[in-house]
Amino acid sequence: MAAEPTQGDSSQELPSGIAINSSIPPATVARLILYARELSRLRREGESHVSSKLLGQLLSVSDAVVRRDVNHLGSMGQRGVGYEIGPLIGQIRQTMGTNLSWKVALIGAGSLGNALMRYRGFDEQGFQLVAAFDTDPAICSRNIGGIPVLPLEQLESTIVAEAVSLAILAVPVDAADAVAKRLAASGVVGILNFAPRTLPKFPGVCVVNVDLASELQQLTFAVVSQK
Amino acid sequence: MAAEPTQGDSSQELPSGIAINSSIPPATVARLILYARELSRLRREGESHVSSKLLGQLLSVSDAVVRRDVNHLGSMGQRGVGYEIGPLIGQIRQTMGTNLSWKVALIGAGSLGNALMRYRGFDEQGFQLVAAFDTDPAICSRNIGGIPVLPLEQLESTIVAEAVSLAILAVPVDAADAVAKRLAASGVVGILNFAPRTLPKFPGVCVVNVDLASELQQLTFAVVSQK
DNA sequence: TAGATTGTTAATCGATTAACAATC
DNA sequence: TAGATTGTTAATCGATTAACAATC
Repeated sequence: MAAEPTQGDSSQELPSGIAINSSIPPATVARLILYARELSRLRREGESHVSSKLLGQLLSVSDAVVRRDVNHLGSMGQRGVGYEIGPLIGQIRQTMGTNLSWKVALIGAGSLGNALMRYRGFDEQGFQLVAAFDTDPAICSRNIGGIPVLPLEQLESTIVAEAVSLAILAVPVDAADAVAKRLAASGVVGILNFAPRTLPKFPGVCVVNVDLASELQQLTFAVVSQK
Repeated sequence: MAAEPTQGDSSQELPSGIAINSSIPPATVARLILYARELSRLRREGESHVSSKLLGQLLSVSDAVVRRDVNHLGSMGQRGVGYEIGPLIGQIRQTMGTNLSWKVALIGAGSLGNALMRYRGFDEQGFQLVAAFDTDPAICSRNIGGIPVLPLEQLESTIVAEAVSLAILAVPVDAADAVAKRLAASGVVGILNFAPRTLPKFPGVCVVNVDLASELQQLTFAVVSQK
């Protein structure tokens, strides 16, 4: 078993007495992540406070939704003033688990895998891409974007040795199930799945799907239905 | 103005008298797209019919949800028998607009853009990637995955000349707003946005966002909250 | 104090679930 | 006919909106 993400302070304890985690609605979770993104930008631009009204405008949601969402983190605002940006970001990160240091493996170093290895956004959010894996010997034992590409045979041993907890699955659709099974068996607790296919369920393993073709179809529906 | 997707029959007429489009819930739209994916697979495997129960199991939703979703397309099933796969796929595609032929431009031929150019999934769903654009002269006037990479200056003229209606935005975050504006002005009606940033709104232009770092954060939340 | 903005309530809206009559 | 499965209803659950008292 590998898995647990690590940090300076113990990962399961709650540093402050703030009401926590217990079932935040999925819609709220999705928005909180976007709030954090926008708040970081505001902070970079030198802002120290933000109101629910402004934050809502930046993301096209109502101010009431922002307040309600933020309240799931505990009471963070000051009436008449708004929210202090720094602590708010911190509280969102803690709730989302992004204050922890997650080690990530990438499976499949094809064109999509390649792009993901070079993608800076993961690093910026504190994710550590420690290794990539592929079946093609021609691309193994090379470094791409600073990340070593290893033969798929070394999947299990590397995950355990490096204490990898998350995996990005970017293999051809027909290989997805088998690889997911191996990941689950190795102790990975989360899979970001780019294969256009519903993976079987493994106990203790969360899956988030990203299907690029589906997204484009969502777009065409939005277009044809708007008129 | 470029834009309108084309097909044999006129795109706005409704070939059959089936109840149509008028406001299908977003949650249903997302699932219908996945149903179509799964149905195509079943058809490839030689199946001709499917029940709401089976389709639901394949996607981890209840049979009642499947029936309700499918009913938004009109009455497609036969009691005691189930749904005929072929017509059901056809009806979903028509409702989603994926029976039309959409021309797509890709803006940004960096690592992500590169991967998207090589990605086969778009083609398989009937999307036609006609050109990519980049500011870097070093990668322009080359073909990547069979798609010409052109200098960004030719964006507007190409969109109009080729009647491109959709765009995939894979440029650095700081360039996103400006490029989106040019896309909207050129008559593009939909943008699939990979830049981690909320784009300004342009009338008549739909946007679907894909933020890879956000997806990974969704995953960490799922992991930390499941225990 | 006066203006601004939160936290929270009650009302509305939308989506899911369970159940079952209709019917192939 | 008997078994299976749809289409649809009513009940429940969840999310959003509007409003406003609390309070900085």
